[in-house]
Amino acid sequence: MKGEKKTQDDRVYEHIFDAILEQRLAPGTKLNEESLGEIFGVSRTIIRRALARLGHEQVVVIRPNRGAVVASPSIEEARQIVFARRIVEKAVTELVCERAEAEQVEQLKQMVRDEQACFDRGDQGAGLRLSGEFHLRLAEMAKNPPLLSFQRSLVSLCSLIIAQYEKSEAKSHCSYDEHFELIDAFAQRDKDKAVALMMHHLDHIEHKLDLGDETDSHDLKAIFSNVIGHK
Amino acid sequence: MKGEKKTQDDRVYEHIFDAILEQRLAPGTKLNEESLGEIFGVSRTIIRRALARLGHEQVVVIRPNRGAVVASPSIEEARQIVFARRIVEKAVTELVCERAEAEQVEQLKQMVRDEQACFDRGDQGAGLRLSGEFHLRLAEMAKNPPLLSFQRSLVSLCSLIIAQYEKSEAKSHCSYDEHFELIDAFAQRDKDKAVALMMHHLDHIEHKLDLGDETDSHDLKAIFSNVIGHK
DNA sequence: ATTGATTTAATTGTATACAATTTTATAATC
DNA sequence: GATTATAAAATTGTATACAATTAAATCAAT
Repeated sequence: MKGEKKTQDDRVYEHIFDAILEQRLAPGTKLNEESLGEIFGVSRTIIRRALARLGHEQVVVIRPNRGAVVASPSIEEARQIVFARRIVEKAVTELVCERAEAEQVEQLKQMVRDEQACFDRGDQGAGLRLSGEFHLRLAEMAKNPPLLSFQRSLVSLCSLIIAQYEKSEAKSHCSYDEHFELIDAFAQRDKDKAVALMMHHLDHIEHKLDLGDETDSHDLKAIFSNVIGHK
Repeated sequence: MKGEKKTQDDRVYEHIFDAILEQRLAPGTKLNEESLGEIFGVSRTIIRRALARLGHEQVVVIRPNRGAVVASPSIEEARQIVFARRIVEKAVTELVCERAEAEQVEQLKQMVRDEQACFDRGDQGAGLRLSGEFHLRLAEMAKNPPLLSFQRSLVSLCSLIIAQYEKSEAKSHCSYDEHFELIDAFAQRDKDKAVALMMHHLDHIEHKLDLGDETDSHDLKAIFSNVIGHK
């Protein structure tokens, strides 16, 4: 849309960001600077900038002297991220109700139709990405750049959380029907209804997750708490 | 507190961040990479990383091929920033009410006493910084890293907004008394009272600003709207 | 076979060199 | 004198070289 020329590190950033939204990049994956440089045909300088940006969005964890890895939020962190997202989505939903124009509503509908088409044809990756982009588009429509920037971080982090904690039996379920309901509420400018729908939407996402117990997958004591004595 | 060793770009970042909180760096100031490199005794590589981080927090605007400048939010942007901050501060306030321990409350009181001492001795810069750090400390106490990261961005942006739009007659007024009241509400774990106080606190900050009209200082037509004919 | 120490390789951190671009200064034209 | 064109200087963008650090591989000892 905008006539801004993308810099090279933007390009790299977007590719990695998309790969995370599409769950092609699993949590914990090591992001080697030289390998990425070869893949994208640029020097480490550019890769480093892109990784630093992802690092600031907390989607990538930068460990000094030990390189970057795709974040793998703990259960505690996952709860904090979802909590933050509730706050942002509530504000965004209210703003969208106030501001949404007919043309934009139609554009949203088209996005969700595309999302539906992806899932129908079995392209889950693209479907997941469009689902995330739907929420980012809402934040754009809220016309609040700081909120949008924060939402970018939260949406990609949620994608990682889903990749890590989605219950196997919930994997087929998709969310585009709830997106359509939301759009109707926007069109009616029904703020209360839209916020309620959005909260339910996040509830559904959260309930598909296995955030039940506190077991940290690196806490050996907790993992082997079933081993009672020394026999 | 934590035993993490700071990297060089962290050091540069913090110095610039503090200078903005203390209003020693005015909105619009050009941030020349080589000059900063000489000042901090590091190469442009390090400076660039620090500027990129500030850029992601939107405190600094990075214009491709044209370098970095300290952000100078328009009135419209200022409104969006304050709006976002209300949302975050509300959530933070509620979390602090739930979580605040006696020891932390005492620590907060000490911070505000320090803030008061700065203003009393006429060190407005340090006072402003401590005022901002008070709000950052609250976000830390909320134990939600994504919210804290967002708050960092919003607090520094608000500092720039105040630097740009504070009414000259309001400059003497300080906010530490309201900080003390907030702390009392935290100690009583009175969520409703604390949120109300925080919103009033932000109201006061906002009312000290000259965000009255929409005049964009770069919109020449608006600026010279008083010139009627061609005479 | 496991553990521990030592060496080697791989990876990240930083400075610097050079290319691309923008800004400033100078000259030319009307 | 103001405006445009050209040249010089300054600044940013990117790649690369080398240093510092971490990860791995090898070997020795138990």
